[in-house]
Amino acid sequence: MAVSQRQKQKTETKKFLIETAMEQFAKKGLSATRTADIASAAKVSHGTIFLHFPTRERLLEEVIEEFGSRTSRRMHELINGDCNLEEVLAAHLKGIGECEGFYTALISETAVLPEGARNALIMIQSAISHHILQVAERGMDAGTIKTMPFDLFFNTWIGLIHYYLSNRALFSPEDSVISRHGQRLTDHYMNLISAKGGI
Amino acid sequence: MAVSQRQKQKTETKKFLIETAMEQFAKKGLSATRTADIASAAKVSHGTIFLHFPTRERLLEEVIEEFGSRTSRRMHELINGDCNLEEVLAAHLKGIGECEGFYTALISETAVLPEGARNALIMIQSAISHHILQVAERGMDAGTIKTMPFDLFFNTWIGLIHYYLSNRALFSPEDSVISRHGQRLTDHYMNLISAKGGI
Amino acid sequence: MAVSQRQKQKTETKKFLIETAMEQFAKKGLSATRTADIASAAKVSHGTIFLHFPTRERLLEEVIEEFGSRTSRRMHELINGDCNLEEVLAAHLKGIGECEGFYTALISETAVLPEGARNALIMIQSAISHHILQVAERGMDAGTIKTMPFDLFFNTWIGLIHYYLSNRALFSPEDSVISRHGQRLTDHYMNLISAKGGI
Amino acid sequence: MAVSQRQKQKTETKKFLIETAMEQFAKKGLSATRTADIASAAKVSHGTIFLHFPTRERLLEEVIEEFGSRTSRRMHELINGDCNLEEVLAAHLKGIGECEGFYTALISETAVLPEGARNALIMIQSAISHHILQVAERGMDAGTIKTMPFDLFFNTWIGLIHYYLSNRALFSPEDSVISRHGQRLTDHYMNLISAKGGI
DNA sequence: TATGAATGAGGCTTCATTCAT
DNA sequence: AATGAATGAAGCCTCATTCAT
Repeated sequence: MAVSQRQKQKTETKKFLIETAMEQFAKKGLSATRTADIASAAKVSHGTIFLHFPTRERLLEEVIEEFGSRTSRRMHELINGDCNLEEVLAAHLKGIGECEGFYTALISETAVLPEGARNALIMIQSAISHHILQVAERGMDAGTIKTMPFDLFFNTWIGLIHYYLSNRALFSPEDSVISRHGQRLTDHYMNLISAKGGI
Repeated sequence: MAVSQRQKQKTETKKFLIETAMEQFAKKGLSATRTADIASAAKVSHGTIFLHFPTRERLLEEVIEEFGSRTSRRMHELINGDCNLEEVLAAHLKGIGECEGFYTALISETAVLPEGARNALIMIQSAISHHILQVAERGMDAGTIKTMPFDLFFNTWIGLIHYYLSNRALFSPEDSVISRHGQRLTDHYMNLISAKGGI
Repeated sequence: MAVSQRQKQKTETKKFLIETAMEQFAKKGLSATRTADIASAAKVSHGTIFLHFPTRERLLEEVIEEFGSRTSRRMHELINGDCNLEEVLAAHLKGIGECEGFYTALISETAVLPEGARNALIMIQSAISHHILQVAERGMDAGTIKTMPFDLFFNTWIGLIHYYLSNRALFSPEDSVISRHGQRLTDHYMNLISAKGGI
Repeated sequence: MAVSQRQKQKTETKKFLIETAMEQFAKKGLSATRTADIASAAKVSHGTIFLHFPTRERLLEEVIEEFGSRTSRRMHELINGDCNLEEVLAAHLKGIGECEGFYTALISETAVLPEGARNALIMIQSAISHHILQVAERGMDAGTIKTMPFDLFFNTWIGLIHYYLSNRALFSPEDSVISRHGQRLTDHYMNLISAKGGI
């Protein structure tokens, strides 16, 4: 009926705003993107933004949440039960690579983000870490990778990746960091954690 | 005489402003700290800031430069010719630890900083990496640590440290990240790069 | 419909701001009038000014342009094909007189105006000079007025008028310079350029 | 004695400041010249300015007064008892030409000047007008120039000159307006006021 | 007397948010 | 529901003037 039709329309618009916002955030950075930029990119009026999101802060949070569930879904698709560690790391990078711009903006600007946004990011990371650590545990048990505390295992990996993403201007000014360095980073990390000495 | 007295006074004030700014930046973050905040923390008028620094941007750059030379000086003091790698990493963390708050703010907000500020940070990193890599090279030659490309060696370490610093709220909400996790991070990294398998 | 209603409203506001700005400029002078003065005179918020004009400078230019087209339109209305010179000069003064305050401010402060504003004024003057010189040429051809270079003809006239306007405090502190001295100035200038000797 | 020595020194400094200020005003315009500019051009401290002049406004007035007496003195030197009108006008232009930059700045920015400064300018003009009118009167009596009210006689001339000076960017962007157009302007004005018809 | 560091009022501009239509 | 004009609280910076030395 008419009402539900409207509801649907409204939901569509909201989705579209989230999508557009994500693109703008990816392109110009989170703090540099003004609500008016998003409105004009989405070809809606400035006021419309605030019809769907009470504040800019809440809009940002919803964009991050959308990104989170998208990433999480993608991880599930890419990883199946008997993946080895290398495949999981590659899947992680692949997942990130699909929204590299936004993800980079997100981790680069975490510090200046409102708390809600920061928490949303933490949720995402912990979901990812869960996936990776599950496989890592098997590796350690099997003796193929060095034994080490799980948190350090994950944080070393994620720290390495974030460092490259955050310094894209240094490492890959032209194209995607993941497509340019992903393979090398995975190989390096596998080498580091491998139970065998040296290369 | 009078003239040098005056100049000294002015230099003192400028130093003090840099010092105060560094504290404020450390406490509230770089972008969240207003020039007026710094002025009132330093108990000078707002205009005084602009007597010593032409723009807020230039003030920020000078604070970073001061931090850089301080860090660099500290590294030199802490490291002597026959340091082993573990000692160098510890020295690095000790150096950072002395201005942990500011350093954390700096790396956490790089993305939203003006170019000059970003470049200043890059200079600092490259000075540090030089120190560390020198020792690492000896270790690889001697076969005590795994052979690997220098850039990855450094970037994995710095990425790990930055990840912990950036997520201080997660890892050490109350006190310093370095004093709480520094030793463990060094041990972990030494284990990772050690030529011997497992622990 | 709604859209055009909105646009009309916005256009109205902009017009009103230009109008108000012109009054304020006329009353207090161009450089002495702050954007905040204009806002409060127009009973809008300070920010509204910048919704309609990107900078104070651009606002000034638009006010000058509005004045220019108003003046030009008025000249056309007042002058018809077979005007004699005296009528044209009178029309010129009449046109100016209608915005005497603003015009006076404009020519009195040209030197401290941004370039765009200066250029806008030059355009106006050249349109006026065209009108006047056309008729002057006929007079010289017919031998009723002295032969002289066109530029000097116009510049002497305009210089005289501007001198009186700029020194209003001297010549007509209470009321309009044009209404008090216009006739006399026209008579004098006609006498000066008349081909016949003396009065 | 010591005291008068000091006094003399102080007077010298003051003279020098006035001289330097005049140059700066000529070069950059009156309102665009800041007290700090003058101080640094004179190689004295900023505070020194306010030791000799209570306010910027008063400094400006004294500069104008100095210019006035200099101009007046120069007029006396250039004009002797039996000058004809043409010679007097030429002398006027010559006098102006010697400080053309400052004089131009002065008349171009009169409107934005404080009252004291405006009054000082008026005094100067009236001294000059006296000189010129004296000779003009003889010409009118002798029937060599058209009869006309004295004020209009002077104001037309001065308006013409000011118009050219004020619009130097239009008429003589490179060099001095007086040296480029002075002769032509004098000739034109002589022609205008000549009792004989036409050229 | 001279210095020049310090002051602080005030200007322009930005942008998230509100509200009448 | 959508619009977009209007709001107003900050933020950065300038510069004449003061005052301790």
